[in-house]
Amino acid sequence: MIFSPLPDKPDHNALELELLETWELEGTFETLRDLNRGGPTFSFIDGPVTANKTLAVHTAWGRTLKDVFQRYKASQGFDQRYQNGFDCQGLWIEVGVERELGLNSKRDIEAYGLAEFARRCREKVVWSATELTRGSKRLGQWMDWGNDYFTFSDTNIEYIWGFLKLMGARGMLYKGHRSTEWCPRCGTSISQHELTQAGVYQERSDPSLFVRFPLVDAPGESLVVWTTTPWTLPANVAAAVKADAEYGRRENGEWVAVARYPEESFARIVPGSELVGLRYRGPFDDLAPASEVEHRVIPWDEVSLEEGTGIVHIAPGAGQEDFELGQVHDLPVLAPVDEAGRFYDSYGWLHGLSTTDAADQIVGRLAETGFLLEAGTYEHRYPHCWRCDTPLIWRVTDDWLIAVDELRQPLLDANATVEWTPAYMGKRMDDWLRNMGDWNISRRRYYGLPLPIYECSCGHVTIVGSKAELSERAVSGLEQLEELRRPWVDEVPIRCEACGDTVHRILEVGDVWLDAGIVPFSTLGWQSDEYVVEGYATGAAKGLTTADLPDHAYWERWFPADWVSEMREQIRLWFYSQHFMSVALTGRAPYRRVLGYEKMLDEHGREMHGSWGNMIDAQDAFERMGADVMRWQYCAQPPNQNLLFGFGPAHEIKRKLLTLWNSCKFLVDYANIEGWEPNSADLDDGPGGQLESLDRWLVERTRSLVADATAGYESWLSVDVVRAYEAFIDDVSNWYIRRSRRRFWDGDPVALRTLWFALVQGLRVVAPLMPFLTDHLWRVLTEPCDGAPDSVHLAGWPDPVHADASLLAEVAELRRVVELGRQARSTSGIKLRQPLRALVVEGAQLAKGHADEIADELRVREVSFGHVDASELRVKPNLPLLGPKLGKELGAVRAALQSGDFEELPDGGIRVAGHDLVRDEVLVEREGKEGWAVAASDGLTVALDLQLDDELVRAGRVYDLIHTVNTMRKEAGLELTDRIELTIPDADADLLEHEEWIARETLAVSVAAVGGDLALAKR
RNA sequence: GGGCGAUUAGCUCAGUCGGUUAGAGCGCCGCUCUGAUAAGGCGGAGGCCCCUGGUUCGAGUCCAGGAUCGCCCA
Repeated sequence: MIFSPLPDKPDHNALELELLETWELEGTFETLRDLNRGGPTFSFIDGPVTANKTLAVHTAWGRTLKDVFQRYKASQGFDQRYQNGFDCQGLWIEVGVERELGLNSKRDIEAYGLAEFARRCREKVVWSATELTRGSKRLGQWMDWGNDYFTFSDTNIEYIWGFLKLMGARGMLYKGHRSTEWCPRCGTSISQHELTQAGVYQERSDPSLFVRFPLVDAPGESLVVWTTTPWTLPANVAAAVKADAEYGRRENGEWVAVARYPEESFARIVPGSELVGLRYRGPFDDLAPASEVEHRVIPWDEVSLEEGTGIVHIAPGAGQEDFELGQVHDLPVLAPVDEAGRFYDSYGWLHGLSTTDAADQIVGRLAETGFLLEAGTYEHRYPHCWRCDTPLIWRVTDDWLIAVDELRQPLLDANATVEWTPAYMGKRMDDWLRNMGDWNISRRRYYGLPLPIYECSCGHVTIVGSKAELSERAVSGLEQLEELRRPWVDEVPIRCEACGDTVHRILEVGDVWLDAGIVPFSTLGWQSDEYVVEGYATGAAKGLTTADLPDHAYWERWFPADWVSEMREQIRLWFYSQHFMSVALTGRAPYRRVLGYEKMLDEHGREMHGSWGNMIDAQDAFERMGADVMRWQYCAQPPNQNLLFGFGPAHEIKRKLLTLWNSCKFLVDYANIEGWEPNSADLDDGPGGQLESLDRWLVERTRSLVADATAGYESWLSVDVVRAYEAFIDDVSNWYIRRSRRRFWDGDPVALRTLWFALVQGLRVVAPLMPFLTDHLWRVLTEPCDGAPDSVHLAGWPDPVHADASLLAEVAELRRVVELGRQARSTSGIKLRQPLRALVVEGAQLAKGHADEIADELRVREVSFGHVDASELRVKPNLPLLGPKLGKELGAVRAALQSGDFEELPDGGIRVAGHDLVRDEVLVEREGKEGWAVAASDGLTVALDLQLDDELVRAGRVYDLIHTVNTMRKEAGLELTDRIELTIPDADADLLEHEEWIARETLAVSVAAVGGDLALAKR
């Protein structure tokens, strides 16, 4: 045995697990990195994955793409960083832990104890990091595991502190008093970024109320407003109208916009501007806060005439636009609810009620007091907390923000330098950059980046830029500072640099996207004076990683990233935050190229949901489809469309991969029979020996695969590589092998050598996509070679050799002839085992050298190229030539050709509608010949002579006999190499004329017609 | 309301520089091969290439307008 035999089909899960051990044992990845060290750099930065879960099939998609392109670049000798990152702070983690601990409010967490809570959160991160690492390794992702960056390290936090200090120094960091989306359960504001995440906007049914506001100076008249948030009514201070819209008073005194009720008649109609300034009674003036407010009508251009009444209830303390409008008109702000979304004590009977609980009571009360006109329900899309799904409310609070206007143009300019795939994602980024408001960076939570802001009662704000600076300014508490984290960091007050008083840190923590955005600086050692081994493993990250803090020279070498890749959602999240921070710090984009990709759905196109039972568990997928098949599915997906992932598509892929497997098995089986040995030098030089034209074709076909695949990788489109490879394997199997079977049966070393070259070269090309199967097959196919690399992943990228296009074109035409020939045969009703006398081909110049192959494929004795002399002639114009030449006259020529109104010239040209067209300018097809089967397409015609004679009929019977015997061999369970003694019926004695042929095809040592039935005996 | 995509066979999708009879895979029906065999090959049914205009000798492809769906923003 030269090669280890392959089983009938691959067991993906088993061979993958085995290879993982082999790679570990042989140190394959380390060897690869050593090989590339010092080579040209390809800088990749991994976007941190939130460490609160196990590996999901969604995450595996992104990880696959990252791995694919890193492996591709590695095969070309690029030196790379393989640092994986974990996102370790923020609401995702905090809220998960809060639930697991059975806590359900901020008060609960404080009662539980912040220090203990922080430790539980860290435990969660450690657990998840372990799980994600395990899953990613199983997926085949090659990263520098154990050397990961964790965003909760003190080092990462310090880099953000430095950034914030700089923002402060540039006057871009400020405390804003504004209305923001607020999650009453989490007790914190939610930023504009967070609102863009999937699932935030959900369909929801809310009360729909029409409420009357009685006018003070016009007894019996009232304004009618519409709202879907009853809880905001106690905070009402104004009603807005559109100044240039018409408003009408109904007979009963109710004012509404005329455009909203076109079919009604009104007692009086006035422009909105006439209503402005009118005073009205609010619906809850009996409650203390509202009683002191003078409610007035104000103008507002944005009043909608699409819904409601055209008069808008304004509560600056409970709505964003309301607040801004309030600033313009100097309206009082009534803030009705506290952090937890419960009414303050000053709201009397409402006090302590949540906004949802209050709704019913408010409706009831309005009905009693006569303010309510109509109550119903309303379906709309409403924002929810991205982490806990609670409907958001608006509160007016103090938040810390980074101003964006000054950077807006530089951000756009920097984005223009980035190459986005797909390109429209870059436009999305531009769109976002143009519209983005100031960045709200503060969250009133616990487990997150501590904002280094110290706001003194004297009014001075200090922003601490590093741990060292904190130590320097600290008044006390340094001894208990375990990590730069709540609660410990809160116990380190500093001295105010302005007044000398002791000042505490504000209690807010930072937006989690600060953590991720700083990564291109914190992990690469920006402005770091020295290279500190394991210098990144600080604070909470201590003991979890061996990551270094490099020096500034290192940063210069690796920044900006050549390439990053994440899902589309990250445009407004990680891509944005790192872009912002990078432009702020360096004026440059942090990456040169981005590959984004869309969403994953189930195989029927539905969202995957645990509760719908269509979620696919990654471990289950590894076992049932295998990592390679998952990866193939990911890579076959154009990134601009949603991926429909599932076991159905996986089954299809397995079948395609089976063709590859079978082709390799075919080679192995026949090479072993023959004792043929491969030579790894063929990979560089191409197969040597006396190549037949089919062999030369396969060599060129392989070269064109390498070219196509390279182009696919270079444009970041793994789907192009997948398509190129699938077509290649189909060609190898269904053309080369099928056409060459006999040569393999005969043990032709040239055929073996050529097929080996094609298969092994092909493995190198898709090894980045499918690292397990390719390496398994590589090892089987190169095991007998001296000097071949142990692993396909150490074999590098094939040298590009320009493929001979003319040979490829010849074979393409040959295959068209064969296809038409098969069509002709199939319409003739004569089965393929019956040989025919002749085939005439017209219109296929390129295939001329391949007459033998055509004859063999179609089982005809003679193939000739020339005129098909048929009863019907169809001539079509060669449009690319005649269009420009004839212009408008083409129409007449076409019509004449169509109706048969033309004349064939002796030289093959056509005279039609006053034009003499030469041969190349027309496509000639013929059909309908007596005794022949004719097929035509695209100017190519084949004609099959259907006449049989004795000799042909006898040959057909031999084919039948051989077929029958081989079926019997199989049924008898004989091996490919077993010899037989064959007995044929007397009636077939005349076939003994072909005894040698029959014997050869059935591996018979003797053929006899001695009476009786067809029989065979094993020798 | 604004922006970005999409719309091609029952389903999932290709479709190059504008070119002749618009393709593939899956599914369905029939045939075939039988040394890859729970595979392979051939054929068939199945199409208002979303609609309406325009440019052009010629439009699934380019342009304009519209419809529907998706995503994002307001």
